Amino acid sequence: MKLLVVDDDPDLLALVAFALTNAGYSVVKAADTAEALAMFDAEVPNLVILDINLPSGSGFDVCKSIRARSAVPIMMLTARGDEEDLVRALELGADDYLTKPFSPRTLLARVKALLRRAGIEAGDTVEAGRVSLDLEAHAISIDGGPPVRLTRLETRLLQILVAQAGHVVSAERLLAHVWGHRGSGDRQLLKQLVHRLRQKLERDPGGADLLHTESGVGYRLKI
Amino acid sequence: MKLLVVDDDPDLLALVAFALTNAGYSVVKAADTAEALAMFDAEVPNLVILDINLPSGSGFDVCKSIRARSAVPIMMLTARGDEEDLVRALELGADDYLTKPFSPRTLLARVKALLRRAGIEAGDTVEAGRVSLDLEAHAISIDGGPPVRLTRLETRLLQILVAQAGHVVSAERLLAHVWGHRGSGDRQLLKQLVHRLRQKLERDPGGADLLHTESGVGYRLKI
DNA sequence: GGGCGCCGTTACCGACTTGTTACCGGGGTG
DNA sequence: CACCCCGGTAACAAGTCGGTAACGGCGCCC
Repeated sequence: MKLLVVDDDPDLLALVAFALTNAGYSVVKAADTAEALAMFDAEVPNLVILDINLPSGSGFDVCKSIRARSAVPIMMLTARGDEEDLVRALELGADDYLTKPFSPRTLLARVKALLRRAGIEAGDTVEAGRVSLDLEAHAISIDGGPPVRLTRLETRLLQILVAQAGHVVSAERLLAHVWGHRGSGDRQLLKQLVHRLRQKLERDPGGADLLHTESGVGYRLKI
Repeated sequence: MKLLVVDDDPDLLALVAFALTNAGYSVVKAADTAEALAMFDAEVPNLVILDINLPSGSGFDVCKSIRARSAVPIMMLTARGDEEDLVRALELGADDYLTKPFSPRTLLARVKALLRRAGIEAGDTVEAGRVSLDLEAHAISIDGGPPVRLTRLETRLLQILVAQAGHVVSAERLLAHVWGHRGSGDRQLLKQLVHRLRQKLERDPGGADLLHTESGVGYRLKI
């Protein structure tokens, strides 16, 4: 689990990095806008912690740039009183925020919650209802049956569906999670992927036993 | 998603309630300490918005009382400059705060963020009287009967009608909420939508059991 | 180099959704 | 009474959405 922390204050950066490292996360640091984007591309972190007040161009630009190319969870750090900035950040696609000063305990709790919500589990297998998904082996087993081999994309799709099992996941979110947000015309990609997945998983052809379509919304993994 | 708003200023209370209702939340109001606690127990809201300056005993007591019996997210409203009050509120277990004056946009963004952070996914189900509306699955169930699938627009229409169940909602508001724009020439859209909805929901043809027309005003969902 | 799996792309079909136009009927008003 | 506004109903057309099939490029491994 790799986290990118962006802050221009070296002390705070070190503190945050220390707390996260101690909790077992792998941490990448950046001190300004340019470095943040470079690091993001180079390291592809699972979550970004971003100070809203960066010297060289504000944190907004970083947030927007990252959001433009990925659906990775973003947590903003703000000073008390920056409420307007905060709203802008949330509307730009940030997922959560933390008001300085904060305790390491709070930080960790939020990071964990955010990762869980995004369906990014630390473990190598996720389970929900009838299915057990092995993220490492790229395999899924249904009702304790024999494991079925999955492709990379199929695994990514199921990862979020299993994490949100029983709840509808919007097509946009699936697209963002599996492909990383390209043009939104790629509904077809999702259609194909779901279709191929169904052929693998559903023995009853046609009957969408597991992968349920919520028309006009998205897909849902039946519990 | 049910929110409890507590404020002694009737204007501000109405404003906040209106903004939230329009965003699709179901809103319960209270004007003083006693009412707030009674409402909290009776309605069990998913989030509480609480003015720090209440006449009969301060908002602190309400905050503490609520915190003593529930982990529901609490957002405090404060006047600018009440820094100590703010700190006290946060120490008492409030989860976020908002400094007056604030824009509806800010309010909404913060409420959304707070709900998300609390892991309460926006759009579970809304209930009122005989109906239970599943915003996630785009379905409605009447008198505990089998769920009826809804289209996107139908869901949006019912969302606000259910949130305002028992009260008339003006045609303008419905138009604004469902389509969100344009001049008032689009009455026909609303007529059609209501008609299609009635055909789906009312087994008794003609008898407007659920969707009641308030002539010259708008529509009302019967409780 | 040839098979094979993965996956992006195009095409087509049927079903549903939604906007639009037209018509009907009632109630109030000049 | 004629008229008109309002709400309900019907029918149509365009657009969208989801499912399925088929093709072909690409990388990989024998």
